Amino acid sequence: MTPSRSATAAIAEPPERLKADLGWLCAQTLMAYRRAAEPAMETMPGGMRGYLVLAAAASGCANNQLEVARRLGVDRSVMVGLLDTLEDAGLVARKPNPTDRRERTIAITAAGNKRLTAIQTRLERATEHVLAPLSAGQRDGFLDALHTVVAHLALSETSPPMDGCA
Amino acid sequence: MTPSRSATAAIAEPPERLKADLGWLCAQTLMAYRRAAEPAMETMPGGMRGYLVLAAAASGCANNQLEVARRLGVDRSVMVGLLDTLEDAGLVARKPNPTDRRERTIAITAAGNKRLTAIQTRLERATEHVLAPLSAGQRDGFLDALHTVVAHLALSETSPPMDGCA
DNA sequence: GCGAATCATCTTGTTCTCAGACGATCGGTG
DNA sequence: CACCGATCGTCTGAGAACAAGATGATTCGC
Repeated sequence: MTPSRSATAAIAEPPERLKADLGWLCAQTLMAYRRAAEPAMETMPGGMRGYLVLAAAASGCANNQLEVARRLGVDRSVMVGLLDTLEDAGLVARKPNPTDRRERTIAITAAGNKRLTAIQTRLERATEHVLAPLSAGQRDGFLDALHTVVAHLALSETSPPMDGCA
Repeated sequence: MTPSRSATAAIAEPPERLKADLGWLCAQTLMAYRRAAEPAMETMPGGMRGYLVLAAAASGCANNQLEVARRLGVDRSVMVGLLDTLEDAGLVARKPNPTDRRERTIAITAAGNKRLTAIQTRLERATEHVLAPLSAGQRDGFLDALHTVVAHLALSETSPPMDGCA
């Protein structure tokens, strides 16, 4: 396969040696999702990560912001600026945790909740776009498996007991 | 669910509002994979991306380095340094493409091939670790679906015809 | 042959990330 | 109650990653 541009070949297949690589496959899928989600994200302060913080706050698992930072894989000092942005936009509010005044619980506001559902509606379309080549059954099985994997990670990675967050 | 550390709760479930978010699920899975693959990667010049370049070269789809850069999602000027590192380690060699002397084909060396298969053996274990909670059937279906998605992306994203690379 | 375009490279300026320091607060010990 | 270590949120500075333009070599259409 030395000649570069042959007449008929027009499809860019993934490299053979990476077809079984979970990291490659996930990264490609994630890149595609990010591209598809870009238009929905550009109105969101803090971009994709701002949205994730918002979703965590709405799910009631943001009792302290360090916990959220760990879960999102961002540094704690980055989280500070991120929350500043979200707070300036009026989407969340930092409230001191009465039981431990060192911590700040991240409370989502009414505007934040509205914005969150709006964004998630648009993100569903991005998901549909990425998962378009799958049949309905394949799609459900795929998401089920993905969810199983992530749920299993959550309870295996962090040995110290953490607060359950529905 | 206001109290933070209750007596019984010890499981960190994913946030409710993100359970259906493909981006979140993929990102979590990818993060776990990266963590599991870290020990295998630290001996690899250029880290994860060095490995990806090596795999692309071994698959014969590295006729010019800009193509590889696009596929990996890295900037072309980053690719220069990345290839310098790999070349210094003796894993690949830049060879001028005889049909178009502007391009440099990235040729994998014998040492590079050996290193690649060694790394991939270790990466298989990382994949097994992440996919551990799935049954064998689920696992195969999951990887099949993932592969379908990525293959479909490859031919839908890039409208201009590219060289097929098996 | 000549101008436009492309590839690889280098350089520069901006942005992001990471590690440490610091004040405020909690928990336990005596 | 006063101390001591640890934790949380915040800030700051150094280092790395990234994006964008300029350059030289080369190819392609006309």
